[in-house]
Amino acid sequence: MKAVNKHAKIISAATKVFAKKGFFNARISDIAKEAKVADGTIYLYFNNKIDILISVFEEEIGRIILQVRELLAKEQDPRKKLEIFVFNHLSIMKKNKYLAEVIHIELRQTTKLVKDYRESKFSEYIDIIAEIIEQGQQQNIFREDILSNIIKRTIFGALDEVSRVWNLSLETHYSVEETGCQLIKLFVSGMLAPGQSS
Amino acid sequence: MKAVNKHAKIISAATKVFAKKGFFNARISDIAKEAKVADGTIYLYFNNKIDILISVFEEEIGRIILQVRELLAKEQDPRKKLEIFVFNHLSIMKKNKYLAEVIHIELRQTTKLVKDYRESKFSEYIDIIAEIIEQGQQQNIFREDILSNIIKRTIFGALDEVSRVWNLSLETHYSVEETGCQLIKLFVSGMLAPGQSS
Amino acid sequence: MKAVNKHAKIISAATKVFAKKGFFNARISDIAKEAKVADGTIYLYFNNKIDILISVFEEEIGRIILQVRELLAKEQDPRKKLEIFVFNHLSIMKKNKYLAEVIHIELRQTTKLVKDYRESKFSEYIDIIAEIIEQGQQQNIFREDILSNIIKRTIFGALDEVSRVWNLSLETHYSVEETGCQLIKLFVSGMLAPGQSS
Amino acid sequence: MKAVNKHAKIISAATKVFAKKGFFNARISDIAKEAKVADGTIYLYFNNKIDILISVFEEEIGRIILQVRELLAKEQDPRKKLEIFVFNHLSIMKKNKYLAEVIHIELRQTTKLVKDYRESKFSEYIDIIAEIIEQGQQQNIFREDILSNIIKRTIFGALDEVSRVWNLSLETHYSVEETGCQLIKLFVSGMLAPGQSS
DNA sequence: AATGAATGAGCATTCATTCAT
DNA sequence: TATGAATGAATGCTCATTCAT
Repeated sequence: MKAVNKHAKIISAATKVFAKKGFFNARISDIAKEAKVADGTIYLYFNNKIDILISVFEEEIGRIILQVRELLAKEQDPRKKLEIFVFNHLSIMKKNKYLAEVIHIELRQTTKLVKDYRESKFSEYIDIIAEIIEQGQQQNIFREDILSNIIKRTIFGALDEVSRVWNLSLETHYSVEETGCQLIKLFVSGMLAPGQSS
Repeated sequence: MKAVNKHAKIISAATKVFAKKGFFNARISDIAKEAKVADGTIYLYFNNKIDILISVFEEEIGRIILQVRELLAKEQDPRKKLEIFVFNHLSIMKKNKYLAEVIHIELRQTTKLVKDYRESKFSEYIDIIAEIIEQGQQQNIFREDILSNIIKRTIFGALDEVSRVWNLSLETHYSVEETGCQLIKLFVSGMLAPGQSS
Repeated sequence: MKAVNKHAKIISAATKVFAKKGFFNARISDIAKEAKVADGTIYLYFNNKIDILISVFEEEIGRIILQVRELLAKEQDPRKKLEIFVFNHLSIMKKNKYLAEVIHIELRQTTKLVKDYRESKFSEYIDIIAEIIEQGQQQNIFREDILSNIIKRTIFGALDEVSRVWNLSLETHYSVEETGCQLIKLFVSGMLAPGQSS
Repeated sequence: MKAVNKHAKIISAATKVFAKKGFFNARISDIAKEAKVADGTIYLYFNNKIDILISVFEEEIGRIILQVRELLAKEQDPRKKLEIFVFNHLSIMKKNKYLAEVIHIELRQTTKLVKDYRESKFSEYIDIIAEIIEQGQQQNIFREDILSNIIKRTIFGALDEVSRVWNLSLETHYSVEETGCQLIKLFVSGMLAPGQSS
């Protein structure tokens, strides 16, 4: 019971610290202090620094997958499903800036740092988009010539970049509502089969 | 063999080394060795390590901007222009894996590392997409209710993620041709004004 | 083997190394090796290199102050007190060549290196001379027109230069006894009030 | 003719730079800039950095020796001669802070840095004090039992420390006049043979 | 004689990881 | 389990010196 708590506390602390400082500038002692444990204690739960980063992804994204799957289960129309996915993603990223930062920046590095990290959970998350598209194609709502494996990346990349800008304060910040509507409009009408309406 | 050459040699070497190892794992001596100069020589041309990274962006992206601007000048139809932009970006990223890596990964860190880096050249590049969209709206080819500032990010994010996967060897690699067509199909028909055809 | 020991071991090692090589030529790893600790350990006890040097002064001179104060407490006659101070200083410097070197050379640099180092302990040590002089003036043993603030520096400077030469092997080395007698003779008869005898 | 000028310019620049920054913190390029020559040019006139420092001493102190010798030649009484020496030294050090700093700090290091530097000019300068004392002893003005080799160091050390404090702004600054009088009073009456008056 | 671009050895400091307690 | 003192490898940057021009 204690152990489980410590593990969770460290993951949560690490998410915060990685987001604030970035993986390389984050020190183990920062994470330890944030989690209120001793430096050495971290090595009872994780093998090394990069192991913490990967665990952060797996757990955080795992949680998002569960959440969005639950939301999607209530809906049949793939157009609506896509809408749910888009709005869910955007509002999570708007709310949890730490997680957003970690996904935007650190996820990119992970593949480089760990040759054998297969982005397992992450792929699973993106594949939800593919599932929605394929379902839409089966129902003749989305065009047949759409390649779900390309478009799932397209849509995720769009969501990711759009929310990345929120953390930059570079330009006007559009709301989740406004942004989501624009994206849905673009994607749905872009994928619609002839004769279908959005 | 003069200064101009050294500067260019270092930029080119740095792009390669940053791409291979990432900013933090790249040592100055790696860059120096790759550029065939002494470590100290690098500091005759750059202030510090992060300055090299920023210069890599500014110069490499500056070059891409010039190139794509030239290509776009020959074409009037915004649908065609978008096609040119998309195919140009994808083929550069397919060809120059080093640059692709650096943009995918290192650009993300830079804002965090350098508080006052405004992504100047990078913004300029993305704004080209906005220009194309706005021109299309003026010509009544693209829908009026499209917000170019959101969609420019959407399109760039899509391009970026799609080409990021090429460096991962995670899944089936689609060709530039195939990928570009899918994207163009999605974006153009997604933005098309009523009554217009793609 | 506890922390206290490590701190003392490093101070002692640093005194030796600074004396042998000088502050700038001394490497942290030299001090670490001499103290038989790891390089990093030094930074658990000191902030940086110059902090070690300052600590060497403060601690070593602090010890001398305690020692000479104890000796002076047993004596009333300011002539005798001055004698005690002079002989004590000379014999310490003769015995502890490392400390002598560090005071001769490194103390001079410290004010330049650290803008806000006020030579606190050092001033305290020199002020002991002023106290002796002033006491002698109150007892009408030393002349009234002596300015203790100038003469304290005069006497310290004399002691310092005389012992500096001992580390040089430039010329004939006079003994502590001989040197001390010469100085006492000069200073006491130089300060004696009319009608007083040395 | 040109060469002579460059040599002198570099010596003068070096005195200034060493005084301002200290030997170790002074860069060759600082000296070059101050002397308005190229870095490489310095190596046409000096072997290396430490050679510049030694030359600074030799030349600057050589000049002082000539100057004080000239002043002393006009006077016969050793009491007056000592007075001249003391006031001359103090006023030079008060006027030329750069030289003062270099003597106070850098001279000390030189013996450590260059094993075979014998302080030749410097010894010559201090020996002038010994000459004065010995002359006074022959004239029965100064006590016979004074050891000129010890007292010359005593007097120089006193002068040096007293003027060192002028560069520190630690405490009240006494004037050259006041300081010199105090020293002369102390030394002359301290050395006076029985029956002689100051 | 003069230049200044180029060199590359050298070092203070950090921090992931270990291990005695 | 938990601690945190200790370790020591690793590296960005400086600057005295060289040398082609």
